[in-house]
Amino acid sequence: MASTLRLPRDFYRQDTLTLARALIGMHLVHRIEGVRRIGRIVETEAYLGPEDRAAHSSRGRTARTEVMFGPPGHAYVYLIYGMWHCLNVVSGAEGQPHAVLLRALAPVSGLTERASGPGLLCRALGIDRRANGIDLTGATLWIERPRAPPPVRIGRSARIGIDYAGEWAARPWRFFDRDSPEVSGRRARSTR
DNA sequence: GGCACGATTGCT
DNA sequence: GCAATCGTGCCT
Repeated sequence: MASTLRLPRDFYRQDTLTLARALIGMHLVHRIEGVRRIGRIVETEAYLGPEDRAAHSSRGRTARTEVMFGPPGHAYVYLIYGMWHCLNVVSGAEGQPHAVLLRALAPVSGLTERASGPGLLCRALGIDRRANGIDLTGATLWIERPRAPPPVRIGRSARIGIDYAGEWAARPWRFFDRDSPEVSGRRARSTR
């Protein structure tokens, strides 16, 4: 039953901005030793490398970004500031290094810590670099559509923490649930 | 081999 | 405003 809800590979082949928006409201699930930790995705950001200067893949293929260049529907996890992990969903066709950063979750079940912000999200779900490259259509880490998804009011804004990216920094490629208190930052929840 | 810095967070 | 903390990418 639950498996029928799991997002299939084709879902991740969608246009990346469409995907980033569509992921709002979906459930992220991490199974650790048989126990599921589940959160509702309330904030995402799209990274459209290699053109997008804010994307890690804008500097070309490297050991770290290798996963981004692979097929969609895999996890790209990296360490930031020496202490936090960030989880991305690889999107775009193979060879097109796009990804969607998952920035915040509202608790659904099995969570004992806040998951508001990309670093906290990974800590709350128990995700670290060992999850890099995991196939999201597998049985360890995946995203599923809730059985009765409530309507969602989607907001958009510029992405956070990428002021160095020049003109790309202004692109409204951050998506969030306007009614969720779990959305990270004190940033204005611009409508649209 | 060395070094500057980051898709963050929380405390001062 | 800034420290914490370390892998990565780029330079010497």
